[in-house]
Amino acid sequence: MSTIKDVALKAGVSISTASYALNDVPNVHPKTKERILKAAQDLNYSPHFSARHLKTKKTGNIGVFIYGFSGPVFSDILEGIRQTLQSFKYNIVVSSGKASESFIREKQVDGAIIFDANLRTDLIRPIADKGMPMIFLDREDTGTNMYQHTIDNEGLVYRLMSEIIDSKKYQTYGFLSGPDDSYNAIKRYAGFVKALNDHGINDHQFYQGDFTIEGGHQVGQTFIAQKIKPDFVYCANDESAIGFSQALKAEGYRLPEDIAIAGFDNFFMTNYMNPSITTIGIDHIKWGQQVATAMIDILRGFPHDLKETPVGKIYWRASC
Amino acid sequence: MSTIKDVALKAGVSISTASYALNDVPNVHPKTKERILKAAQDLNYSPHFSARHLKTKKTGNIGVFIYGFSGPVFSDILEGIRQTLQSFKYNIVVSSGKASESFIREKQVDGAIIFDANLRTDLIRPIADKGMPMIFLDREDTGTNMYQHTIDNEGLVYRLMSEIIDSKKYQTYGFLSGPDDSYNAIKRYAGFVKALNDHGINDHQFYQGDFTIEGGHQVGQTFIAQKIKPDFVYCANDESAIGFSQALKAEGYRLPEDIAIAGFDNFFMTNYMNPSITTIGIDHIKWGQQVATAMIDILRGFPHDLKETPVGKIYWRASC
DNA sequence: TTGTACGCGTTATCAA
DNA sequence: TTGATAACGCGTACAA
Repeated sequence: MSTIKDVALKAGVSISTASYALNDVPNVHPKTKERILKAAQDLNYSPHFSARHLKTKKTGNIGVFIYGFSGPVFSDILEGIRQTLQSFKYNIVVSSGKASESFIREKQVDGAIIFDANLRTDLIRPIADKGMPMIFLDREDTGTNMYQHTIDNEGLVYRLMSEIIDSKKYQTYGFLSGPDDSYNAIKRYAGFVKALNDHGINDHQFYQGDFTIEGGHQVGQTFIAQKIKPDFVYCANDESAIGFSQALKAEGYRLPEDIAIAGFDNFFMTNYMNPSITTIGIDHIKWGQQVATAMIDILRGFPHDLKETPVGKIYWRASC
Repeated sequence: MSTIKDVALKAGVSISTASYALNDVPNVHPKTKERILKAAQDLNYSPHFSARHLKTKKTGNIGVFIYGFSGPVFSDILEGIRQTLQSFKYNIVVSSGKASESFIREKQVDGAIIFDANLRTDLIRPIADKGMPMIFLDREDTGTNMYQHTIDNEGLVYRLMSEIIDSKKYQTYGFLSGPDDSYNAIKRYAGFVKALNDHGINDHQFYQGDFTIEGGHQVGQTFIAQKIKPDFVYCANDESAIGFSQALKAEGYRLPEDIAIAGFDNFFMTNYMNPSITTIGIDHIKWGQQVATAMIDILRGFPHDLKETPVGKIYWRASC
């Protein structure tokens, strides 16, 4: 591959002059600059990332580290992040699993956006201390260069449950959770419990799911065998709700007459299901854009309080 | 951040000895090595990616470049790639949009897996020529260090359509396509047309979709107004099929009695729809694993013919 | 077994 | 306006 040396040679100038021209430093004679750019073009020159990084300490990359590539939520958040980063000439790097820690430790990214409970705060804190800004979407840990940008899980579920309870349509309540180390699952459960308590309901059922359709389906199947069957079950995400409802329907239960449900995410399929499923929607693309904007502000040294988070909305549908 | 220099200093050895120890070069006294590793540990040392890359010409990263983060297909392929790369100590880098070309041009990755028609072959060919292996999942371009690993779109659709036609249940046929520059859409259409021709059917309707639910929905709505309505429409992917069928059902059409359909991808929702949708399934996780394995073999200089591609399967359901 | 010295490709400092 | 040179952090040939 051609280097700046080749470009300089071909243009008949020194390496430093070539560098000036290529980086738009103003003190280069237009004629010279033109010659250099032409040479670069001819040689199909691109600066070597690592060499530049070694010198400038800047990568132009922002990493997004997630716990898995599946799910409608991540796709939209990623798309929002991508759009904003691209408009500011930053590159988006998405990774998952063990690779994520490498990227952070080896400083292949200027900043990290983290939505992966497996990426433990204590392991990456030293890197944040040394100057890499990190925005967490899934926890509230604080520290130098550590920021949070979370949605109001608790408040939104509280609002939905309060309206449900006020409607007095149901007697007993259940909660179908996600993985027990999931920030979203924990917060949504907190909102659920608080709503029940505030309305004088002291009892509820708890079901362990895993945020997947299959997991919801399994819970639905064991649900049938249990003696206490709530007539309203709040599912901590839509995929669980879909699996859960399918299992019940397969056993002849009618929704919402026998059992009513609601979910979280406004996954588009909730609108197409029968019955359509009541859910809480966040504009994930916008969330991604906000997070990316915050990261860019931080990297440029602008103040950013990260207070502006996406507003959620309840979508009342046929399932309750 | 601490460098190898700090480690050497702390351990009381020279930089090179520290480097030997950290890279498991055998000629270091065990006692010395121990001291060095301890120092590295204490200082929370990690080698600087770019410095190492500059020297070794290896990044340990493999890039996957896709045209968007949405869709069930990509998530599974990515997960498969991730699993395999991780087990071979490679890092997965996923990117999209303009950033993708940067990663390739600046050589931030050792190899590229490409599923993005926007990433034009002629722009990246020079980098392949210079030694970066590229595996295309969405085209058949050839050249130095360029490989293909595609699924049998054409053959699978041909098989499905042949069985449909042989069943003699339908009189007229339509094809709901994806974006017209999509490799998958083109190949699937070719299989569709060939099956019709081989069975003496010379006429069919063509509808332009975009592989999204919304796109399928729109086609469904305009479909209603047209005078020629095929009684079987093959949809080039499941998301189109879902949108299309929802639009028809909303207008009172019965599936499959009035209009029968089938799709491609075995997107899990096809099984939950009413009616459930006949489709063609590829094991996308396995596909990802095979692609990643091929890439690793290529990078290690092992022969790999990339002939082993995932086998597809037809899932006959209620929609036709 | 350990240390010295060099170069990877780039940018930045300084002098011309 | 341009050029020589040092430095970024690392790995390694070679010398000791």
